[in-house]
Amino acid sequence: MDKEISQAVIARLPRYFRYLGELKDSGVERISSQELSRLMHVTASQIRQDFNNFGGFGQQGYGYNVEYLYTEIGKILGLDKKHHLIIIGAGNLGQALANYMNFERRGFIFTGVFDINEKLHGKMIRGMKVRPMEEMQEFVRENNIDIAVLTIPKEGAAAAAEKLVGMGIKAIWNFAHVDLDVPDSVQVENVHLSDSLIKLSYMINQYENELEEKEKNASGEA
Amino acid sequence: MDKEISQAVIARLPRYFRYLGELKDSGVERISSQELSRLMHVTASQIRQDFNNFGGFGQQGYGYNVEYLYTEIGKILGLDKKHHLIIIGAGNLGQALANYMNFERRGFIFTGVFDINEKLHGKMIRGMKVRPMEEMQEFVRENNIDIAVLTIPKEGAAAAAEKLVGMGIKAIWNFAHVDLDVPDSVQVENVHLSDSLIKLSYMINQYENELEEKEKNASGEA
DNA sequence: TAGATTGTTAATCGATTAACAATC
DNA sequence: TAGATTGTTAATCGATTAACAATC
Repeated sequence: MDKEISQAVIARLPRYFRYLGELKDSGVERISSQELSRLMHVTASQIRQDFNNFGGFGQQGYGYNVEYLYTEIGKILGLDKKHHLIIIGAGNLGQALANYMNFERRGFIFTGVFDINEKLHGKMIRGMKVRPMEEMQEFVRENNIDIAVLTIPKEGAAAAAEKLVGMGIKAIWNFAHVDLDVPDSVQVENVHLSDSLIKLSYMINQYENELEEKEKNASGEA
Repeated sequence: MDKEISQAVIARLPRYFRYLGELKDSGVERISSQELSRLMHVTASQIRQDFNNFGGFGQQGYGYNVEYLYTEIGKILGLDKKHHLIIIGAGNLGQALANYMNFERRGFIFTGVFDINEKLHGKMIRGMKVRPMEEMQEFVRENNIDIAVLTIPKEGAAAAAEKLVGMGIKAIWNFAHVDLDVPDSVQVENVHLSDSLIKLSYMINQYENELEEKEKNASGEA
């Protein structure tokens, strides 16, 4: 059995993939862990360790072939496969994601939008008409939907998630501000925007407190 | 000098704050680390360690007073202070965040929106008219803006960030798909939505590979 | 071949968990 | 007082960094 890959490594993979994509696009053919280290502001040692979780992609004395590494990491990330995706909740955020995310670029196929609000039914969002929630089950089955993007208020999120689990969905990209309780067979990635903004508030506060302390110390020494 | 708080702890604080807020709202007066542990699916030991980074908020034999702890964590997070915030980029995502985020609830005061696109100038978004980028500098100074929400394409993000730094902004909530290079005095919180979705793709892939392996092993043993 | 750089083992560092004395 | 539960120290675990032999 393969060794378990740590969450820390997994969280770093998309960033490697992004940098390698940019290097590839700008025509860079090869790169050493040290060069990549300088570019990404992480240690060369960590880069080599991370890659070696998945096998040896480099060559001693040469470094890594950018295009090859990019492709391999893409495969590790499952980006060589197509994923069919629906959006649950056609409000501000749901609409924005549909229009903004450029899903198709990475093999995510935007297939439908659902909302409980009757007034939205039939409205077109990125070429798809908004459907009532009642049609979801049939739709998911018929269109082989893998991923549900949950952009509804937190009150309805748990119930929606349970329904989705029952339909055999593989993953939920959760923007609702609750932690969903689903079986291990269903993958959940949370995007808790409020938590992220609150963290920013903490960092501002922290920095200002440190400044104050420094000033106090400086005046004390003077 | 106080001991440095680890990133891991900081990242957990908003979640504690959220759970405590919900407990408070549902009228719970006190909670032990063990009860909270069961609720949040983290160890009681970690909860106590995390809180004790900031001082003793509990009482032996009793546990934690929910309202008090909620208030104290709020202060640690800087949520007792008001933060003035502008959105740079009035596209899909910028508009959605303005309408969806409920900034005021946590003391973030939505003060203005800016965009390079002339067609959007004057359009009203959540009660604020979209302004041209040229007015930004004066606006930031006059309105004491603390936080800029960056919802523009990645091409313009670095330049915008540099301008904002020059204006003395305190923090950037960055939705552009690049890693910004700013001085330590400016806090950056990245929300890389594509990275998040790619991580979900990895998790789906990983789970399916594991399943396959298990089946293979099972048939081998049979 | 000599130089460069990986892959990998070992050392260090930090974060999490366990244990328990302090104390409400 | 006895029971409960914190605050905190110690033990464990895991992740990061350093070092270097393998090898292109």
